[in-house]
Amino acid sequence: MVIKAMAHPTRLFVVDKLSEGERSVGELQEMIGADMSTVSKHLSVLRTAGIIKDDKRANQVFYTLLCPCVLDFFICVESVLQSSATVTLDLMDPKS
Amino acid sequence: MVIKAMAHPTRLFVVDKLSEGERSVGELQEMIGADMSTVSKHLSVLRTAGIIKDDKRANQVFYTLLCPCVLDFFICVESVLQSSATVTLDLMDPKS
DNA sequence: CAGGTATTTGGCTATTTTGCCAATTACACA
DNA sequence: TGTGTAATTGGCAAAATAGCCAAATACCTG
Repeated sequence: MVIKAMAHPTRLFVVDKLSEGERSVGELQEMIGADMSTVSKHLSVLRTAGIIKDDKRANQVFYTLLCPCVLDFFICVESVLQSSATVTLDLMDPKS
Repeated sequence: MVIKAMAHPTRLFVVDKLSEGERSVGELQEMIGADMSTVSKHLSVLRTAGIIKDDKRANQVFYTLLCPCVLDFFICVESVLQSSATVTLDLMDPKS
């Protein structure tokens, strides 16, 4: 399930990073700060969901975002957040 | 977290249903087939995330989708699935 | 082939999420 | 006010998820 695969802060971070270009597991691990095995497992979830793909070169593995579409996805999520913020505001409005 | 709120089959189903128009908890419960309390808790997750809103009328509670934007969201997810399907196809292609 | 670096996998515990039941709340209407 | 229907909440057990360590694998390089 694509949505479920994205439903974790670390994986969301990875997708965001990969939208800038490919990264090795080591690079991602350094940015995330978790254990390498943990990062690897998150990457595996995204890979299985078909969101990213791996490319083994030399003794490293580079990951790339498969569909730039997920960027629209983020824009969409942003707007969901904005509309809910608006709703919250309305709820706090004494006039409503 | 909006994405996490959607990351469950039942909640995805609810969002999809509500995109057709408002529904009472009872109607949703009947379609889903789970315990009323289970459905109510899923609705609560979506409501807290700001994705849906409740409207109490008479002795029923009706839910509506707050932002039609989630429809774009689904279109996006669809295309993610399609691109991964394409990738799978490529992988199976003896020429590649 | 041996050693070294990069990554994945297995196994385990801790945490989170889910779903049911029972109890409670909310509301209409007799 | 009392009863019935609709929905939410509390509580608990089962299932899924996350993260760490250790072990295995992959692959380059001497």
